[in-house]
Amino acid sequence: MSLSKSEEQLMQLLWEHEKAIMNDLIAAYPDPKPAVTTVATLLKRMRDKGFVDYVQLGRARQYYPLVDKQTYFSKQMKGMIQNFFNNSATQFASFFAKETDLSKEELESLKKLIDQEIKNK
Amino acid sequence: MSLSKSEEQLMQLLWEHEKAIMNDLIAAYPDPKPAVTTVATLLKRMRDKGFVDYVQLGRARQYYPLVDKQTYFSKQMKGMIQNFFNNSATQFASFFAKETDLSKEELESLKKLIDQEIKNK
DNA sequence: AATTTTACTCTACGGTTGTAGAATTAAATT
DNA sequence: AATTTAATTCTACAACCGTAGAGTAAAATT
Repeated sequence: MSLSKSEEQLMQLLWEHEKAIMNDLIAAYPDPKPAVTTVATLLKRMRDKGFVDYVQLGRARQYYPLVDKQTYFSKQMKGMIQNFFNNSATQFASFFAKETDLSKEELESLKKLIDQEIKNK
Repeated sequence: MSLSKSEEQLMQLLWEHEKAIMNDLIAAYPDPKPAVTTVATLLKRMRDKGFVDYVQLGRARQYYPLVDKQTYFSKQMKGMIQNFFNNSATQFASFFAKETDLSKEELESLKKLIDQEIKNK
């Protein structure tokens, strides 16, 4: 089971904060902030789905993510690559390099990075 | 407005076929194939959302995509990059190079590709 | 101690999605 | 001409989603 759009947004806040109680989360939302109950509902649903948990801290709960951003994002990517590029990461990377409007400098640094990766293999 | 998961899947078939009547689409679905009415519903909804249209061809309709794969995919990517990488394509690319398990060969060809892009700037 | 604030649960409601049967119509086949 | 097949619309229903009010309880403030 996966996260809905607004659950994903909330997950982002949790990833940024590592641990957060309701108040932190509300504070972290950009305006217009959602109602507290809305966030509470989302957290409950996310807990049901196994994406977050909490520890009771006095009156409040300190929520924390159960999956990390890397892992979650990787799965998302794999899904997209599978759907759009016939499961070929190369095909995807090619598309990415062409379509995303990276500057020359960005491309250069990306190249360096890839070199690094090649060395690590 | 955007496409749901199963609408996206159907969109893929349309992109592959360029133009397709109901029968082509059903044939293109992997098993277990959905009911014809299910596909009809999806197509109707997708038409409402402005993603496909059709021309009447005798008894049948020939459906075709109104947005191309590149464009659609680009938007998806931009969304993800924005959400997950603070809107930095470089940050994303970096992550991608590290996390996606490309082989040495794939990385090499990706590097060539980037070189090509640099030359085009 | 009384009041206010904070966090949470329960409930809810309208919208979207996945899925498909029933009914209809038109074309193709027998 | 009668029957079968294909495509579509209409209707439907359960699950999921976005959103939040009402109610409750406990902690913080006055």
